[in-house]
Parts: sequence; structure tokens; C-alpha cells
Amino acid sequence: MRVLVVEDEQRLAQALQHGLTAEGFTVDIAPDGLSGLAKATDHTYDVIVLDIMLPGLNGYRVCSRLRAAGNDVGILMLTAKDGEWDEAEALDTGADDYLSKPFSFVVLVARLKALARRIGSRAPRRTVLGDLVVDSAARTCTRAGVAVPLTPREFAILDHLARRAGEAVSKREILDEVWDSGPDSDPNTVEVHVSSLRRKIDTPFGRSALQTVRGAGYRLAADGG
Amino acid sequence: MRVLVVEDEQRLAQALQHGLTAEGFTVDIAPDGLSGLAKATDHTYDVIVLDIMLPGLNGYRVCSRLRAAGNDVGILMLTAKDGEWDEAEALDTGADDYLSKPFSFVVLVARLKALARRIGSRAPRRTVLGDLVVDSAARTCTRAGVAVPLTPREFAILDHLARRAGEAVSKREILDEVWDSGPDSDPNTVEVHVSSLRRKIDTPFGRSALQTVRGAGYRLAADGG
DNA sequence: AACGCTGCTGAAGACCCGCTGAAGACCTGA
DNA sequence: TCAGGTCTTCAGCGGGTCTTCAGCAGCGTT
Repeated sequence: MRVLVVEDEQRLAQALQHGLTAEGFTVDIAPDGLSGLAKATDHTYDVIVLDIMLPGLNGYRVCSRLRAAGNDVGILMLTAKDGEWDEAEALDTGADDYLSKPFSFVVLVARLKALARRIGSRAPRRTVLGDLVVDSAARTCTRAGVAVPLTPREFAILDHLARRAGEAVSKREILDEVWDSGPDSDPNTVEVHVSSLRRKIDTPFGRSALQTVRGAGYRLAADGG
Repeated sequence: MRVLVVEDEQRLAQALQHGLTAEGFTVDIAPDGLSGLAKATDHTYDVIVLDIMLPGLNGYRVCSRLRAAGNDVGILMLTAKDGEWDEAEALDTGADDYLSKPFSFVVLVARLKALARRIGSRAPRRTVLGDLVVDSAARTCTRAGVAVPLTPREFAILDHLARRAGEAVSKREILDEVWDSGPDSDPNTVEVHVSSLRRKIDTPFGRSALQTVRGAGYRLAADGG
């Protein structure tokens, strides 16, 4: 379960990161509206915790821009208690839920889980490509009805390729999505994992769903190979 | 990855050109708003780095004119830190992102890459010319329903010609777009690749979509030949 | 008709890219 | 601490790809 916390108060942000990580979430932090927008666009999150008062670009704007871009990620807004900001307005700009500061941590977790469940039920949690099935929610993969055990990295790569089935995806992009990597990460790492992935989902079945696009990256065949 | 830097401070402009070139970008420089607008209109860039304070035509105007002309290139605005200019206004005139001066170079690079990826994903993915289909996202090409395997360079050339279907495109421009080439690159290189491209997409099908325009370059027939 | 210019193409070698096995680091749970 | 699996790094290999070159073929001009 991936969460993005957009919050400028560093202490609160870190407390949330700690607490939510302990609850089993994978947490990213953005300190301002713009970087929040960028991260939300570049990565795929289940939910976003979005403070309204942010430097630069405020929460309302982040929210409406995300919706305008067709991003239907779950958004929970944090509103200040002083009533300067209207909660109803938060919902109007496209937020799914809101919470007034100060809030109880357990309430936040409960709301997030409820939201993720709600959003999750409307998001495609399973991708079916011929007889290859990738289940993002269950983190399982089956080929021709046979369950294929994958390591975390392998699954993350397959999952990301499955979301863009039929498209060529660069190693650079895979590195950015699957790893929290800097600009100097090694594309060969991807090659190694792709190699072992093929040995599990393609070779034993005489297929070739995971195709190399020379000079461009990899592509997962939309028909499952 | 092609970048246009519109910046009047010569030292900063040259520093950016140096740094971004080292990062693998192909960089053009424009010293003022008007020439920036001209270059952006004449060439095809992935992203434009646009200073707000420019002699003649300021960044806002350049941005809104580009958008008015239907140009949806990625635009990252550089705003001065003194708050005289509103960052939000930058976004409202159609910019995709902004960065306050002074900024960190690595941050700029990261934002540019993220932006290019975002923009790229909204670009038209498939071009259909008669029974010739060029799919930029999947990096595939089919003629009369038959998949035609192409090398990276061949595909890059075909993709670029497909985006300007019906227009004559010079070898010089192809070299600039497909290669990160200097001014002393050999047009014959293009000829060789075009030759092998024809042998794959035209000759086997008795067609002639990829036409020579003597003295001007090549043209991809809008009806697929 | 001859010339020069432009574009085409086959061949060849350098080059680059991606694949893979192995080794060691790393993490995680017992 | 130890054992298991997982991840990353490294180096070598193999093969496809790119570029260069040279010769040839059109086309337009002199």
C-alpha cells in the first residue's frame, strides 16, 4: 500500500512517515505542493495525504490539477481547525475525504484504509494478458492457471510493465518506479531481474511475453506472448 | 531529449547548456523571448526551460502564446526568488512546472526528466497512414496488419517522419532529431538507414510511402504510399 | 553528349547493447 | 548468530546494429 504524504511541517511529516510505515504502508514524503504534484504524477500511489496550507502551490490546487490530469488516486485532505479553509471546498476540488487538524493518528489510519479499499475496488487490481494474470492487490502472478512465485523486485517490475501492457518502457523509467534510485543507477540491474523473470513466466511455458525493445527498454505483450 | 533554454543571462544559459548536454540532453539556447518563441515554433522540443524575466517578451507571454498556438510542449518556468512574480500565475498561463532561482542543478535535471516523461505519455501514440501504422508508445510498426521489425534508428526515423506525415523533412533535421549529432555529421548515414527502412516497409509490399524529395529530404506519404 | 551533383546500395569492420553465470553483499526471520 | 533467500555487481560473450566507404545510377545543366 503506497502513500504519499504532502506536508510542509517537517515534524508532522516525519511522524506520519514513521507511524504509517509501522502500519505497513510504504510512505513517500513531499514538502511542498509542487513536488507533491510531481511525485503523484510520476509514481503510482494508492492514497495521498494532502495538507491544504502548503508553500507555493496549495492543497486545493494540487488536488484540482491532479483531477484535471485524469488522476483518480485517493486523496485525503488535512484541514486546519481554524475554519479558514472550508472542508466542503476540499471535496469540491476532488478530494475523497478530509480530516481536521489536530487529528488522532488511529483515525487517520482507519480513514486511509477505508479510502484505499474504496479506491482499490474501482481500480483495476488485476491485469489479464492472455493466460498471464498479474494481480497487483494480491501480489500474485499466474500463467495458464499455474501460480508463479516471484521475488518482490521481480513482481514490482512485472506489475509496472503490466500497467503499461503493450507499451515499450525504458530501463530508466523502471529504475525510477521500482527503485528509489538516483540518476547514477545501473540499468544492468534491471536486465538481471528481467532475465530471471523470463525464466519464470516465459521460458517454462514456451512463451515470450516479456520482449526486449532494443535501444528502448522492455515491453510486456498485451496478449501475454 | 531536446531542450530549449530561454534565458537572457548569458553565463547561466551557457552553464545550463554545458550541464544539460553532459546529462544527455540536446540543448538549444535563446537569449530573449521573441527568439525563444521562434525557435519553439520552428523546432520540436521535449521541454522548454523558460525564464520569466526576459527582455522584450516576458516568460508569461511566451508561454501563453505557445499555448494559444496549440503547442503542448513541456514548459518549466524559472522564477526569481524575490516573489515579484507569482509562481501560481506561471502555472495558470500554461506552464507545467516552475523552479525558483537560485535552484539546484540536480533538481532541475530531475524535474526536466519527470516533465518530459509526463509530456511524452500524453503525446499521440499511434499514427495511421493507410495500412501503415506507426505506434510510438509500443515502438512497433505494422504494414497491412503484418508486424515489421525495425532497428532503433530505423524506428526513430520512421517515427519522426510519421509525426510530419506529408511534409518534406530534410536530412539535416533528421540528423538533429534522431542523432545527438554535431554540425559535421554525414547525411549519407541517413540515406543508408532510409534505404534499409524502405526494404522493410515498402519493397516487400510493393509500395512507396517513403519518398525522396530531391534537394529537400524525405517525405512519408500521408496515405501510406 | 558530357559533366557535376545528388542520392542509392552492397560490403565490411568497428561498435554497442543486452544477456547471463557467478560471486559476494545484503536482508530477514529463526 | 546463523541460514535462507534475495539483490547487486562484475566481467565476458554473442550477435545485432551502425557507420564508413566506394562504386554506381539518375537527373539537370552546360
